[in-house]
Amino acid sequence: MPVAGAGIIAREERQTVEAITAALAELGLAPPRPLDLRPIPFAGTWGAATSVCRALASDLVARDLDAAGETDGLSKKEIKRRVNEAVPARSQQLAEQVAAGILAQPERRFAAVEAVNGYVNISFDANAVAARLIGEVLSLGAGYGRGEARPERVMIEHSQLNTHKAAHVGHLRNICLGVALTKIIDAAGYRTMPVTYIGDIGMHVVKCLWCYERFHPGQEPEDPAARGRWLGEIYAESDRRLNFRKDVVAFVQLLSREDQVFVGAIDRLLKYLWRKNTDGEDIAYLLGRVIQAQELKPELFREDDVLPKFWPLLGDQLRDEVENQKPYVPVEGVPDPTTTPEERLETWQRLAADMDDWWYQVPAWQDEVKETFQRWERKDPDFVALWETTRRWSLDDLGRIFGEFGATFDHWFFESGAEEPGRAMVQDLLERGIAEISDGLPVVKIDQKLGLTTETYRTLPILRSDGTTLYATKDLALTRQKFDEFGVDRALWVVDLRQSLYFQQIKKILELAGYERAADAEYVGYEWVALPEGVISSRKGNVPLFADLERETLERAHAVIAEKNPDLPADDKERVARQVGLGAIQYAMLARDNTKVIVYDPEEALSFDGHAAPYVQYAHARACRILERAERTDEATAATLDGLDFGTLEPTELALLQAIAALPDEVQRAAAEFRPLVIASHVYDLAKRFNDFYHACPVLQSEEPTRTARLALVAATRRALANELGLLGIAAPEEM
RNA sequence: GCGCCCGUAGCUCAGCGGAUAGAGCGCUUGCCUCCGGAGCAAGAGGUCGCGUGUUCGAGUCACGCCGGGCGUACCA
Repeated sequence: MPVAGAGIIAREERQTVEAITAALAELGLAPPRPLDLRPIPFAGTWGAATSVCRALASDLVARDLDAAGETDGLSKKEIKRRVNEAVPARSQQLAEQVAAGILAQPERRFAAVEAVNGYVNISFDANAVAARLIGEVLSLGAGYGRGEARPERVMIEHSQLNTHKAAHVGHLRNICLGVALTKIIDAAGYRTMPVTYIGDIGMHVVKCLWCYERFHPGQEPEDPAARGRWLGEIYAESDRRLNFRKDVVAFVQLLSREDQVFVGAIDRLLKYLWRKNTDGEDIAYLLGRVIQAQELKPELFREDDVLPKFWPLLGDQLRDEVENQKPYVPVEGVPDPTTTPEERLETWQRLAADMDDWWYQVPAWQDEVKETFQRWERKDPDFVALWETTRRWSLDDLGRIFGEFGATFDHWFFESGAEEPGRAMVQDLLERGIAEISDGLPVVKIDQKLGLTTETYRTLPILRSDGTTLYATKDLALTRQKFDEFGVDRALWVVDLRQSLYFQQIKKILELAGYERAADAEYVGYEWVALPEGVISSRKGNVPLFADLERETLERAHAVIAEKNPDLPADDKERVARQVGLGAIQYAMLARDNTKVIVYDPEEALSFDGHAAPYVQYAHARACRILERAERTDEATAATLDGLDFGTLEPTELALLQAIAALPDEVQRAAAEFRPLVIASHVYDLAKRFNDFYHACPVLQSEEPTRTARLALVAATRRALANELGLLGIAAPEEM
């Protein structure tokens, strides 16, 4: 509960606090807590209200009852009931006394002082405050909303993307969040240091390069800009190949769970297989498991080709189910199926295409990947060279994506650079007895070291048993480096919420090792992005890639602009389409609280109506157009501010002014809570109020001096909208 | 088992212990000779998951349930 805000109305609020405090003192009272102030919640008012009389009234009532001896012998509950009965009237009475006291103060500084519902409502001189507010907005310009400079340096680690792998919508949330947080924390007055941490080594790289060497040796897209994305496709292919057996088994498992027709047809399948002379024991095992929806263990098959042989038969069955569909009947206690017969047939077909080839090769491929991993581990020169080349391809692509969202970094950390310091750190932890070897690998038993008896931080492995590094190995070293080498005061991790335990573990281990600065590392978690149909998973093959999303959104933005503003020159159309399209994506990622799962609905994201960035951008463009038509620059407007006269302010004007005035406080709150949502909500509210205003109040057609006053308000609004969109990393087009 | 997150309108979500809980989408009905209709106005739609506390006051804080999601020693 801020007593005085950070913006222009802070002065009004200070005066209000002083007046109330003085009036209370006259009555021999003091507020029990710091005086609470909030805007008067009625349309058509501009001022501050306090509920202090309600809090005081309950004390007074209780005291009076007690003094009058009326509480003797009553139960606690009954006393409370009596107090509650009397509080409303008493607080209103008190509020009236306070209001009268303020009005009696020699210097009458307020437009109105009223007692309503036990609140004291103090109205500002709206015309005067409006002129001061608009003056401040216009003179500060892009700096309106910024807080006072603070010496503290905050490092913000975000956008931890991988090379050799495509970015998807989940990464997008991280980028948008990181960019917005950096800008917001900067605007709050801190010195920011945005950094990223790129996963340029690890199993995904090995798999990608294995697949590249094995199936696409020497290949390379013509267009250099497409190489990074192409590499991502190679990785996806490696994943499909290496997981082929797992995918097949998972699919059969899924059928046994939710395809009742299939399970019911087992008998037929059994006869068929028997006629084909397939090994009886495997069949018995397979069918037995399927019919009871139990876990399949392919390694228990005596013959390796049971599933390939089984496959055509399975296809016949699935085709039959599609052709002769029966209406779905829910069964008590059986979960509804997550797939339709068509989808099941489609999956079967996709797997069938490679069954006879891939099924038999998977074990050999897996061995090859292990060999490839060894080449990385012993720094095989050819392999390292290939890694360096392809890494560059990916980094170029990442640079393009970062550029698109305005992500800039003061430093890039790489996993490849953190391995050695990490190993040294593990060695040190082992020598000091903080880490120990357990089951053949170095771990830190955190709870035990902290003397905790309830499991809290558990145990964290910090190096693999074969000596290769884990994420933890590297993060331990990296976190120290942030403070020791970069000298920051605080370090933020912007990372998926699912890793919250992990980051607590890292902090605790560093604290155990005596690095007190670990306490200044903070974790900003965010929930993941899901699709309307459910979880995003590479297994289900439903991962919406950033590249696809971007293309679809930009196409849609082009179409909308062509329809809404056909006269725009082609270059502007192109630019505005990018601003609107990317803005819509960014807003969708930011207008949800960090801890909430974003259900990403492509349909909704592509509609630019309603609660979305284009609505705000449109309000900005409208404001620009009004000012343009009035031929009024900000400088010209600033010259009109002396004696600015709105006459009697309309409710929509007051509402708009209040939203503009609130911006600096909103920035502080968003920064303190690490929540860009605060800004996203506020800027939408601001745009909405602007819409209300210009529909209710003519600007260009109104009479002087109202016309000049309203133009000044439009200028301030435009500035506030642009600044807030800027804090979110979203462009503010002047026309669209 | 233990821990973290979520539960507010049909759906997706806001809501800083305070006055009559708000948006968007969808639905119904109006509004372009009028600063750009990516807009505006009006209507319908709520046991704020349940319970017990704390408080003058609880959607908001605490505790306990219920429901869903995610973690929980060699993934990142």
